[in-house]
Amino acid sequence: MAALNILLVEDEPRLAEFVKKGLEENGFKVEVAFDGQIGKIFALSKIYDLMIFDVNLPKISGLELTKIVRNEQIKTPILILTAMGTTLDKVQGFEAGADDYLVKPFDFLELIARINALYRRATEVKELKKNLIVSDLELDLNEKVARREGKEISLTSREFMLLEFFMRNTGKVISRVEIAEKVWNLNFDTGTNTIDVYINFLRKKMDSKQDAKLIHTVIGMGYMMKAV
Amino acid sequence: MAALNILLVEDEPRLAEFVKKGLEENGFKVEVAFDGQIGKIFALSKIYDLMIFDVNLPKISGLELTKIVRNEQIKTPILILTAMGTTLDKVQGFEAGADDYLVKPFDFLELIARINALYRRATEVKELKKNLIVSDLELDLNEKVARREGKEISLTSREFMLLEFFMRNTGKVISRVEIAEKVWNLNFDTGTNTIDVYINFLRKKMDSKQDAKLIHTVIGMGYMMKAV
DNA sequence: ATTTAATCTTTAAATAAAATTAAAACCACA
DNA sequence: TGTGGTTTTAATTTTATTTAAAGATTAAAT
Repeated sequence: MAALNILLVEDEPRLAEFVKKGLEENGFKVEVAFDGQIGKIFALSKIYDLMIFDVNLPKISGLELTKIVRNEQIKTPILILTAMGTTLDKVQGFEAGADDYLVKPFDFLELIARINALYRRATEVKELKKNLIVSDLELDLNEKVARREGKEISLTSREFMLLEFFMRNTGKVISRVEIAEKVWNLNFDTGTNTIDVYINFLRKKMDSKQDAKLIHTVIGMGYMMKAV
Repeated sequence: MAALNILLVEDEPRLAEFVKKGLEENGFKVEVAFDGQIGKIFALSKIYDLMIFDVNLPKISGLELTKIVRNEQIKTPILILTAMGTTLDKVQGFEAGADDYLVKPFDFLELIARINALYRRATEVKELKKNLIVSDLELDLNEKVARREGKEISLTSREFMLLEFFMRNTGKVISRVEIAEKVWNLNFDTGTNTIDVYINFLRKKMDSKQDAKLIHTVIGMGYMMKAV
């Protein structure tokens, strides 16, 4: 495939040079415009495969530029670079017609990943994940269901995450604090018993009818998944 | 392999001669037309493997010519030559139906590279287009229609892309984020429920009248295509 | 063995989130 | 300027999550 042509509109010379070099090393062809005015001329006069606009640009801002380009019915993917801390840009960028945005300072590999993502289309096939197995319990990461003795058990998303956490840590005692952090993304104690309730939900679904329990209570410490 | 037949429509005699010679040295057979009118006659009367049109041509422009050719259902790859600095106000080469473009002045080796890439792509595409089948649902990638129990279902392009993505990932739960990325090419949340609405469109067309549903909701996680 | 306090489990109701749907608004194209 | 395609809005329905409170169990002390 021919190299992708990229237009980069960025006024900060060091950043522009850094991005240009990096992209060229990855097989892209890059043209740089140093302000919005020149960026506009380039964007409207040549066909690119991708355009990258900084938000803060002399003369014409990246958002305005995006609008101008879209107004001309040019549908080339546009990636917006925003400075750290401006949360509103994301929505504005989308409304202006951007396809993706990146917050400065950004990791160069992430830029590459996003560029590739913009070109990845629906025809791609996802890879199959390998299922987790503990004794006669299987967690199907593709279909998002559990099976015990081959019998299907449907789980809510929270139950699924909790069970996945247990199965990935079989044989280890897991504290409520760890569960709160990893499954609920909470770094403080809510003072409620949500976790206990969910342990109970899981037990009802995958342990209560079985002789060999897999989730074990370790009083004062937490819980542990283990095949007897 | 027989030499590829190329139609070159270019009014500038020196450039035309230069390209013709160069291509012939690389094993291609080249016919030249010096204006859009003659180019049109050639393009519609003979089968080529590739066509190269300059944008600025007497009588009929390269973009118009592209549209004419595509209108006749001729799918031969078309490469557009544009001069540096010309503003392509509203019409974009790709929208007219071109497959690639090159900005003048161009490197001859790049022309060769693009020709090879285009031809490879064109032939690959023909081989790749095997229909997708899930249970009694068939997606015809050539005719761009779906069939359920042999009965034809017409789809809009967005519906088609969405269904294709599902069928290529049968048996896997697909999140809304993945759908947004792969089908809409959006890497951030728009805050709307467009995807849900499109799922509904698809279901109405290919699932609602059937007993055996193929698109399943996995609450809190996404959707999955699966034959019960 | 019994008591006690701490810890864990269960239940049901309240709250919140997610999914569905119809209809309206929007947009590009002919 | 109408038409079909696309996107957004908003009301409804369904489902999930959280909470609080009561009930049960456990480990240690007597």
